[in-house]
Amino acid sequence: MRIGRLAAMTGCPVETIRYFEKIGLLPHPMRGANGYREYEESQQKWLQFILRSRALGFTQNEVRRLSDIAHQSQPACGDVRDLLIEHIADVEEKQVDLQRLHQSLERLKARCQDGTLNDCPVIDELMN
Amino acid sequence: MRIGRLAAMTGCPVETIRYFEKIGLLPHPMRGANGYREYEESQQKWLQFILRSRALGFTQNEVRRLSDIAHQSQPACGDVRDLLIEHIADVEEKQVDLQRLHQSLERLKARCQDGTLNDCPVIDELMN
DNA sequence: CCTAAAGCCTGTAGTTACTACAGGGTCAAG
DNA sequence: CTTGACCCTGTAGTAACTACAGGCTTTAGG
Repeated sequence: MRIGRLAAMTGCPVETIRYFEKIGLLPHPMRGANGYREYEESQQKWLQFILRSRALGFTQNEVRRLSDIAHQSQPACGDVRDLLIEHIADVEEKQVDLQRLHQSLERLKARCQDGTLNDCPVIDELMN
Repeated sequence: MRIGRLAAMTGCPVETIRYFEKIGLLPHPMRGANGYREYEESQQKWLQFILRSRALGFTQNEVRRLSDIAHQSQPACGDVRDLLIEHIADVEEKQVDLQRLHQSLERLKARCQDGTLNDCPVIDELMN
């Protein structure tokens, strides 16, 4: 399978696939006589693993760690679990941050009333 | 006031102040005979405006728009309000995304049990 | 059989929002 | 008078890609 077909099957842009290879997330595939990359099914699974991990918000580094674990002969489930728990904590932290942000923004909006004030209280609050 | 003092007073790193100037967020300050930047109080307020906007999660582009509005002779409060409402919608969208993410991760973690399984269900789910 | 489009290659530059040097000049204190 | 703190410009690095430029190869239609 050539790169375009892999891209179509996974929904991942061609350039991103080459990029994953370049940074070592995806193993180098075989090359045909013309120099084209030739992928097998195992590499499609590998790519899917990366894409799904990414969809779950794991950073490249975390994906790399996950991937390393996943492709060992004896995957260490405990390590995966640790990574997962760590990541959940990160997500929860971001949720709290966004919550706070949302409150601040709503408070600011309330001061605006209907937006017809002459002296803008938002600008005023940001500036002073 | 020189840049180091401005940095200390606002808590913004020197390099970031220069960066804001470079990208046109902050106006060019006067220069002393030695070529050093010399800031006035109005520019400190301007910087503070940027920093506070940024703390509220506005992107550089949004900060620029806000800043443009704020430094008009007759700030248009309605425009600010529009930007604010738009930004609140963005934040809310991110909150929903994070919520979904959190659920997926928790579901995945639950499948892990105590992390002592031989065949890791997380890897399994990501791969197949 | 030929040509044009689509696909593939490498390598580099752009994105966001900064941070971190490298390599230099200036200034204040001991 | 020298040492250290401060300032300058300009470039490169970060994450995680995306988008060319410039040049091959393959494939489908006429």
